[in-house]
Amino acid sequence: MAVTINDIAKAAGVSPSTVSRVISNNPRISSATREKVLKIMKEMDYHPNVIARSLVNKSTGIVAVLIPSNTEKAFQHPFYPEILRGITSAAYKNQYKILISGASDIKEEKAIIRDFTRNGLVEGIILLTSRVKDSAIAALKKIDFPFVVVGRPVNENEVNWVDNNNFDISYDLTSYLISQGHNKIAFIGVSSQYIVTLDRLEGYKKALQDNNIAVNENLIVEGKFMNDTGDNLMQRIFERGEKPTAIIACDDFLAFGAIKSLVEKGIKVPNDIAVAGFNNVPLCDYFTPSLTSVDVNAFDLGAKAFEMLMIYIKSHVKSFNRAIIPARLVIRNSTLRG
Amino acid sequence: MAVTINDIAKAAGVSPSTVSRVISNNPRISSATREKVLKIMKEMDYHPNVIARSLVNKSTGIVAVLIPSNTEKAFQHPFYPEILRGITSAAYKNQYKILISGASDIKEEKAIIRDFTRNGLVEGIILLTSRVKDSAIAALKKIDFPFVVVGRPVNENEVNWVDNNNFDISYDLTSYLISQGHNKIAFIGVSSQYIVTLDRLEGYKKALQDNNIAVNENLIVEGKFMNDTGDNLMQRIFERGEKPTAIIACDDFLAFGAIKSLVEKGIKVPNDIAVAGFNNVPLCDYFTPSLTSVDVNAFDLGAKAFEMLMIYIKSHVKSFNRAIIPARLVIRNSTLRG
DNA sequence: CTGAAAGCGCTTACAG
DNA sequence: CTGAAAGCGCTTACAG
Repeated sequence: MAVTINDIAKAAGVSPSTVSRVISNNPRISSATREKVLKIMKEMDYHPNVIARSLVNKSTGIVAVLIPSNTEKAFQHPFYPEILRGITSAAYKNQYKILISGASDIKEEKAIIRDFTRNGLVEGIILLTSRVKDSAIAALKKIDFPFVVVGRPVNENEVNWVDNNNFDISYDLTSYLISQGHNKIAFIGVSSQYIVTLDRLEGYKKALQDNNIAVNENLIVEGKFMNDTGDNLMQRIFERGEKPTAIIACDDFLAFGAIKSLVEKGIKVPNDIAVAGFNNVPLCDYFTPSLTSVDVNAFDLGAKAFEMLMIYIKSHVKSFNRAIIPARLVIRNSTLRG
Repeated sequence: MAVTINDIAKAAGVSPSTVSRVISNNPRISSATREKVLKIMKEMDYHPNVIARSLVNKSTGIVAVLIPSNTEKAFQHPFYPEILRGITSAAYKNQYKILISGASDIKEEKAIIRDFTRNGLVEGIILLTSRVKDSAIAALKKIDFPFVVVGRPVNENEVNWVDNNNFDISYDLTSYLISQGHNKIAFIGVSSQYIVTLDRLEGYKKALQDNNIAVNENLIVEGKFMNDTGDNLMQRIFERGEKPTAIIACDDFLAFGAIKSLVEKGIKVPNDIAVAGFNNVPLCDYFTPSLTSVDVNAFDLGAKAFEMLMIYIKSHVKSFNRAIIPARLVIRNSTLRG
């Protein structure tokens, strides 16, 4: 079918070894034969078969991205595609290919990991989120397979990971709201399953304490992070009889939902209650009012995760690395009193 | 390193051929040896090397998804991840793997296609969108490489593709608005580059004609589809001195932007102007007012594209297929007068 | 500077 | 029912 190295060798009157050396730019080939072979390769439109090459090299140039089962439904959130885009972009620069795979439940996830780590196709894995009890991380660690996690895991010192400093960015956002005169600030969307929300909660609490504001547990509402609805969570605060002047939502979509529920109650945002979110999805600009949020640089999160995985794969020194991607507070109308 | 078929053969006291036959469930193996080999495989945690297998089979079980350069920026739109999810889901069921690759410009796109179609790694390609003059489609057709396009291409009879019937769904949406008493309906977000928007425009025009409403070109606004902003496009209508009573936007985000610009002008949606979009992104529910839209079933679009590619790869009868995925009008507050 | 040979880990006619 | 052999398309010591 396709033209092989042997076809080229025959056509050029040299051995396959020589053709192979031309392809790999081996310096010991005379420029005369090099030119000749190159010319024939072009004429015959030769492209090396990467499968054959991989078999002898034991390196395939393929890395897998695993979209964990809990994330699968949330994948419509712009955060994930943006990470993915960062990963593919970095992979392209490194001549690597990205295999993606979404698991619809834990069982499927386990099967996929078994497959990827044993079948010789994949050199490393990027996990798109980390959970509190993460069986994927555990499995990968156990067999010592190269992997990087996006999102700080619980066992942060035994894993390669990339994340923002969620404590700090939440601290900064909260401090900003305090500086605007708020002292009854609600925090919605904490989930014990997601470390990111717990970190943000801690940053929020610390900022309150540093400003001598007592933490009021009634103002803190649990929620399924990206799966729950903001109006739902707001409802719970009102049921507790609390009247916050500002709301921090662990995700922009939660914030959108919260605003909607406030508006329906005739409460004005930001004049009655200020609202801020995290992740800075594109819609923050379009929403009315435009939403104050924190840009987490998801693209960089993904690109860095890939680079870190490359280092892990190529280096012979075993180490556990982390990278903190800077975030940026984006102030918009939802927290700006007129 | 990893345990191979030869290790198993040695440990089981049989030939590699026999082990291979056990793996492939060849019926001519005695159940005694089958059990013995299976047991050893389990004990030694053997997993076949898919690279070696691919080399002899000439089939890798890998399909590539190409995110075209124009789409790369728009990839944050929930539409694309949802298609991707449909693709990976169908791929998983068929024991296939998905390679993704985003091109940042046409040059990169060409390089990627050259690579994918020649390197022996990929059995087929899914294109995530079709453009009016699509060099990717042209290249793939030229070398007769298996591919499927999501989105009806111009040369629709020479290509395998999956899409909604955008003419019909736009016709239906327009007819619905007319039935609500509207006769000055604007249509925003047409782009000559995107067939989908042209189809929707035609459906809109036909619905007007069938209801004896003259098409007013001043009510039709070009826009870069998902890249432009809805407020921008609305502005142009007002500059033309038009006062529509309803607006159809070619995409929900355009609709969100349009609503925002209307609200800022003190115009009430839906009471002064009704607004509807396409694609039914999750935010349609959260937005105020909730947005009437058309659910295009992106997941099914993706899953069907994969299935079609499978048929193309496996069948020996050459044919050009199309699949129309049904869409569903979702009526919400933005078109419901109180 | 170049070639013959062995080998990467499988599969599959061909024998028996 | 099972095995020896050839081969998939490459790469890379080993010779020369």
